[in-house]
Amino acid sequence: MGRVSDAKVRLMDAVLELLWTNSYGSTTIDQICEKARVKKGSFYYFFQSKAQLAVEAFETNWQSKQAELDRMFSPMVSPLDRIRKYCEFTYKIQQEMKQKYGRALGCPQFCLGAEVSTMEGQLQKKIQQILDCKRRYLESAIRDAHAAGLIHAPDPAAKARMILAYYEGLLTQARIQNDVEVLRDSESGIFAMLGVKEPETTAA
Amino acid sequence: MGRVSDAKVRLMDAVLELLWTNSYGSTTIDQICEKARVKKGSFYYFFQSKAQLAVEAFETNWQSKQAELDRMFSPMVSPLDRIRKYCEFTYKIQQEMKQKYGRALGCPQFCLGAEVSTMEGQLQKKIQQILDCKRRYLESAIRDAHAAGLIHAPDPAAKARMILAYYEGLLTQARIQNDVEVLRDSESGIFAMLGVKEPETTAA
DNA sequence: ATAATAGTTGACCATTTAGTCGACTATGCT
DNA sequence: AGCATAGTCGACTAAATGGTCAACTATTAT
Repeated sequence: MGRVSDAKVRLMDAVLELLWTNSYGSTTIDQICEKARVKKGSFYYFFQSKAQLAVEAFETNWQSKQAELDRMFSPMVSPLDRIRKYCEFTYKIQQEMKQKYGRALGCPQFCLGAEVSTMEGQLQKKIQQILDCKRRYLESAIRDAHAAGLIHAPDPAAKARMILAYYEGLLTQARIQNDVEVLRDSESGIFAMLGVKEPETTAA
Repeated sequence: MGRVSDAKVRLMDAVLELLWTNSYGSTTIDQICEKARVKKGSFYYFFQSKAQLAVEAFETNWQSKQAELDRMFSPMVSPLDRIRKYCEFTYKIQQEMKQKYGRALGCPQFCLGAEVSTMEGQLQKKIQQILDCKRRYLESAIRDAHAAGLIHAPDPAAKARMILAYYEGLLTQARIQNDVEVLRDSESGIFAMLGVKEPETTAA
């Protein structure tokens, strides 16, 4: 019973957008409220702080993202195709964001993680957790690729860490240079790191 | 004539430390002044804003850093040894910072670059510039290694970009996970990316 | 219908923050 | 010595920011 509202999800949407297009430190509660068209009183009705809102927003966002990733990294898909699809997917998103905001934005978790990592709190934990999930998707694909004899990767966990470092680094470069095209070579870069034999001319 | 002072360098030292151990957004002018033991009036005597201080601080810091890098990347040193030395050097610094601050801090330029990149200003430009310099050190070493037949890298610029993405990604992972040991494999990772033949058991 | 409840609002307060200014002080130069 | 000048200081303002609250409103279950 009582009143119903979508103010909570509006706040979560707003904070995600602001954090991605700007930064944690430069995003104020007033800004979030304005973008969400919610008064500050309502903000504090739902959340205790900016940090807590960010945690819940990233958690909820990750839930839906995870569903997409589960599809993309399905064991029904050839291991290397999973990675290929993921690269294409990310590239497309970055292009869309560039289109929408005029800026390459990189990875929200990685950028935010770097920014808030020395603050020590729930937010940092949540971000570490999400990044670790991402690594596990990669790791599983690499393990399967190894098992299928497509690549030689006796330590899939290490390879996954290495590739994630490269990939997140590349995304961050794209953000810093405001240039999505940096990501053009991500697939071939990853495949080179995996030791995939042919560069595959993708069906001339 | 007139009074002399090292307040300006104290301010630059202070801001570098604060930006590295915290973030741009969470660092206030009051904080900088307190750490530098300088009153705000004096701050504005030397600098117009936090951003301008940061630009000058990074510029000055880069000058001295460049001298070190010139030695490390001297053409007198074997190309692959340059990279090896650089990895060791970075690892050592990260360890010292962890010792000193209790935190792995990663690369100040890369972290700050990711944070301020959407603000569009002098600071972002300066950081892009410094990161580009770093890439050129790598590129030159890779080109020399290729010429010496140590590796196969017909496009040293592309390889350098790729390796820098990986290396900065790794440093940022170290910061996010607060774990310097992430960098343990940086050398072997880079050498693998360069296609160096033997992993070299470094003198059993 | 109405009572209980979930959500909204705007006015308000305290603190932090950026930024200014004029008076002051120490130092090098002649 | 004493003047010009580089640098210091503290007190100040205005604005931004985080956070609170009591009164209000819409919905829903009975």
